Amino acid sequence: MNKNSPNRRAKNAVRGNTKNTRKDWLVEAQRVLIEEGVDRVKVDRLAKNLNVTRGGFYWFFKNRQDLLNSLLDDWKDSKNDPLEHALKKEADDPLKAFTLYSFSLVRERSFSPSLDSAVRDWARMSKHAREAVDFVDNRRMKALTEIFLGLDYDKEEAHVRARVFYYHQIGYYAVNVHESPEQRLHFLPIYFKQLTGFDFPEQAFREFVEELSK
Amino acid sequence: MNKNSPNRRAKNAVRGNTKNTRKDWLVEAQRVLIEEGVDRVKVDRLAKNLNVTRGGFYWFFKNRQDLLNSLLDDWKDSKNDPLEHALKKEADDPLKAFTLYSFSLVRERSFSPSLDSAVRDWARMSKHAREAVDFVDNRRMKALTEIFLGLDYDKEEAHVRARVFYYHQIGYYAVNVHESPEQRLHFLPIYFKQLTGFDFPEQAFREFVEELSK
DNA sequence: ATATTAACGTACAGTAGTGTATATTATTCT
DNA sequence: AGAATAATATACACTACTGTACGTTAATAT
Repeated sequence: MNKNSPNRRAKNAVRGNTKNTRKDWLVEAQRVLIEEGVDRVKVDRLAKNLNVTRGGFYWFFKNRQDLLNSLLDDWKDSKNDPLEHALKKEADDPLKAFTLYSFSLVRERSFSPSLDSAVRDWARMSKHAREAVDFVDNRRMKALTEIFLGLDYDKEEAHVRARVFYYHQIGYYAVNVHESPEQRLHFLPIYFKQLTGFDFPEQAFREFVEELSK
Repeated sequence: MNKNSPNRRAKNAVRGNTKNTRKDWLVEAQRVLIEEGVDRVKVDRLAKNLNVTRGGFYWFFKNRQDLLNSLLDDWKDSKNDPLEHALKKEADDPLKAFTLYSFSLVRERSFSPSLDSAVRDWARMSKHAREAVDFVDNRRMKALTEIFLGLDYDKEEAHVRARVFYYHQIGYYAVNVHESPEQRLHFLPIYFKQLTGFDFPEQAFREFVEELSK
């Protein structure tokens, strides 16, 4: 069932000569941002991909910059940062929070490392993007440092471990790694031990797998 | 003394109506690549920056793509990878090689993390760049794994430690970190211990500092 | 039925960039 | 001095993209 089918129109009760929503433009723009970079996010190309002319674009957005700003806000406001989620859910057990976070990273659902990387690239050229990325990085780094403090590391070692952990994660997605989920799962306990200094809690991990793989 | 001064012309014995060399174009292109990204490396803009018209460009390069290919080859063939250098110089003592490498990274001379990052960004959109980056990454990863094997880690732990080390390094430069050289030096022993599992060899490090800071 | 509305299409004027062809210039070589 | 050379300047035709103005369409609401 195509998104242009009458069915969808009736259901959503959109009126007018509607072929795309504002969200359709944003989704397509995000796809191009991820796959080709911000400099290839062009109004006329998006229009072509969406099988319309540019006419509608300027109904939804003031101009191209307005679209880019919206893309950035969507990324920044995203509520599905797996780190924040893990910290909230396992607030009283830092090791469990870590385990859940590791699982989210390996699982790679409900968050998009490729979008993260694309925005990071964008930030090299745009002040606006730079500020958004720095904001998110600082938030995450603070959260990670808190976890390590919760694991009773002293201030300086918590500082270093948080950085090693986070930069390692960023670097992993910056490098073009080819690993199967099996490989990642196999090495996970060794990474965990290396990065946290604690043995990998197999039991807790298996519980998360069962709980979240449904 | 400006590069257009008669002095330089006489010395280098260039003939013809010469204002720029091929290298001038490449240097300027690399600057823009680093500061603004590959998509801003435009022939007419480079010409403007070099105070000439585009006329000369097509004397040195077949077209824009030819320039980009040259930029990539220069980066890939660069002989000053500090990791390779450290491995060669301290081939029989892996811990010393590591120490020298750490020093090079903190020192940040004779290699350009910002160029590395720029090429990495570029690789997200260009197959050609992607291959160059993958080639270099694999070479470095192999070298790092060798070091950890030399430190008597078993195969799997060497594999993981090499990756944590390298991804951490890449991530560090991908994130917009603001650290003074003093801060970096202060935390270096803690990072070293975390990443290698060995105590930081202050003595060997101080020797490198003295030897290479002249 | 028809008015409203949300979005789309079309036409236009403009900017930025590419690449080609050819003339022009400043320097060195003989 | 004059020829050869190396690079530059100039002019042109072309493509990609932006943003504005305004007319058109197809659905919903009354």
